Amino acid sequence: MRKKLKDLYIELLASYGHQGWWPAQTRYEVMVGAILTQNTNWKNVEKAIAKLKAADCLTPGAVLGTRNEKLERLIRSSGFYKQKAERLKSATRKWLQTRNSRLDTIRLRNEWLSVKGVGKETADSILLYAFGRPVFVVDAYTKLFCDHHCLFESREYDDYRTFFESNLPYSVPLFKEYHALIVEWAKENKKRL
DNA sequence: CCCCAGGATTGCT
DNA sequence: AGCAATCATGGG
Repeated sequence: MRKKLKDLYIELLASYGHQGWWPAQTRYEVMVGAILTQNTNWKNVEKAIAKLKAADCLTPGAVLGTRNEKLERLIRSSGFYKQKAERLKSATRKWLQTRNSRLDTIRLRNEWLSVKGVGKETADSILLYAFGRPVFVVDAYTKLFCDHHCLFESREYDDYRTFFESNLPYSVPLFKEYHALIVEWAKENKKRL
């Protein structure tokens, strides 16, 4: 199975090319994007991030110092803006506590899972793409991908995560690229699935 | 007009 | 444990 997962990765990379995730200028911007993209088209998130940046509001201090009303206005295009303004602040507080933390990955993951508004996928996206921790990010597309290739089946998020983590070389760049490629694969094939 | 997007929480059974 | 309702904008 290890070989098959790696072979599929090579095929995806050949088909779609290097995705270069996560697109952001700073690690904090990755975290912000991870919150804003929850159940939302990335295009709408880009608009919100551009507005935050234009308002000079894309740093932890600026976000925490901005009233929700204004924050909501800036991120409006990303949808669920009331919740997300609140979640942005909660996550930012955790960010300030953990951004230079030397906690092991399991403990760091639990720290993030304790934040209201941060579920497993969001936590793992932050861990992998902002902290560079070796965690495989699972989403609905990952499950479709496994099902389509008859790789693995479960309902539990962590079963899928463990499946990838234990059947691939333990490499952060690989995990980053693989998840991005699966998303790209799903978009290309969404009509046929 | 309906459906979906790089989800998470809450409440009910 | 599983499932539906809820949150909300912008595009197809």
